[in-house]
Amino acid sequence: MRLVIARCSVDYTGRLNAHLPLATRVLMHKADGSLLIHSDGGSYKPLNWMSPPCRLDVVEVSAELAEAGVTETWKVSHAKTGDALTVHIYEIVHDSKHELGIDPGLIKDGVESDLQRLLSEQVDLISEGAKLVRREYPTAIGPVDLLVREASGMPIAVEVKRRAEIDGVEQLSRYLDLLGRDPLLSGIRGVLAAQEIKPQARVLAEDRGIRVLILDYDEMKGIESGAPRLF
Amino acid sequence: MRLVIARCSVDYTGRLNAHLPLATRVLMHKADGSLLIHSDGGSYKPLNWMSPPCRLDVVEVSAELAEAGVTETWKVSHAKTGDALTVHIYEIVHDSKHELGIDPGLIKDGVESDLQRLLSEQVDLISEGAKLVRREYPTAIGPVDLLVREASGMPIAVEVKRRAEIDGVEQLSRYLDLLGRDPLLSGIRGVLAAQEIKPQARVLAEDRGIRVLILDYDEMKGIESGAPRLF
DNA sequence: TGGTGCATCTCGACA
DNA sequence: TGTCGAGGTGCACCA
Repeated sequence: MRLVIARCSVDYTGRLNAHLPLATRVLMHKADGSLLIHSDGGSYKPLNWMSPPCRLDVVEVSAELAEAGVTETWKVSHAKTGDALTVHIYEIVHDSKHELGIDPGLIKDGVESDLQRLLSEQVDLISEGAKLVRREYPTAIGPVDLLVREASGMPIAVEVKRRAEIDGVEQLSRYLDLLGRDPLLSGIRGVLAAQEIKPQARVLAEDRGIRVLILDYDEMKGIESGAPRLF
Repeated sequence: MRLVIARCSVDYTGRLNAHLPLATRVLMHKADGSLLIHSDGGSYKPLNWMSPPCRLDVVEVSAELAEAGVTETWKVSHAKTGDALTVHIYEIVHDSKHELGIDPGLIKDGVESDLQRLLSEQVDLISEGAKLVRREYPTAIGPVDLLVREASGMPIAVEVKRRAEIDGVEQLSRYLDLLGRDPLLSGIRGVLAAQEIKPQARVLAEDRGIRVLILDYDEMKGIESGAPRLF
């Protein structure tokens, strides 16, 4: 990992052509050859970048550019696609190298698929005595997260979200509309299950007769592990 | 812009929960308060991050964590959504601050819309004596980039791409299929216009009777400016 | 290895 | 301001 702060201009050519005028930026050159060019704002997307596999070469500065003040020119190229990034450096403000090693990587937890799996194993949370028909129940507009039947036999479509917002309600409404036309599922009702629900989404759901179920992920995980959580 | 290289562990809670085990990483703290956590590989997406608007607070290290070797704890929180990033720092390897100023930003050039506009002004490139019917000609599955009529009156649908690939051919095929049913456009033919075309796309296009037109963006821009390019 | 769909998507255009 | 669609999307999952 090499970190450089430099006054530079950048040109990209590939799927499109793009240019960054002269300014001071961060150049992050990673061990895999990739290069990220960041400014002091914006979100995580760099102003410009080259993804691996690629290679960085320091090329000779043309007389004309040297005249204009360029001290170094980097060329980062992607062998396969032919995409190329050219960085003209006018001044290096900072330059450091660091050994980072291989990262153990991100552990994601509590994503929708986890919640869905846990809830499919604990359908009693939806309705006492309910039975799972299936996960990812297919419809013409995509699969419904869970289809279950209450003890009474009434079908329920369940939409699972980490955080339920308006679009989750809309999504479930479309499923219910479609599934309700199936004679085997007539009278189907909806449950929106989520760890959190935005107030607007709750209002809309209730207005449409959709029940809201708040899930306690930690508790559900505790049940999964076969014992109540002790801490 | 503050750049820190540190051995750290990170926890994110928000739309989901995520954890990064102890390892050496780059912490990029931008002037707008945002924080990016990068490893020495992968593409431009950080392992973890917090987007602005947010604030970074250095909070007290609990006795337990201090015991475990934590020297500093950062809490980056998004006021509105409640998302939070907690960084436990065990060792700082590098720490530097830099004034970058406001970036002039990226200038994109040669994107599809530019090509489309230029070609709509130079329809002779498609067929000598052709006339533009309209740009973004609407159909049920979306607008066709250009609809023109040859000198003979025969209609032509044009799909413009910076770099034409298989899906561009498929897209144009669907338009042709649909437009051909309109009696006013019967016999319509297709032209795929692009700066570059992948060999597979060329083969598929020609197999379907779609003509391929290679565009010289610089030349087209030269014509636009009213004079041939001198350099 | 290519195809598909999701994302803590990001980002710009437009109503 | 919210919504919609594209992206040099990245990324995981799956055939």
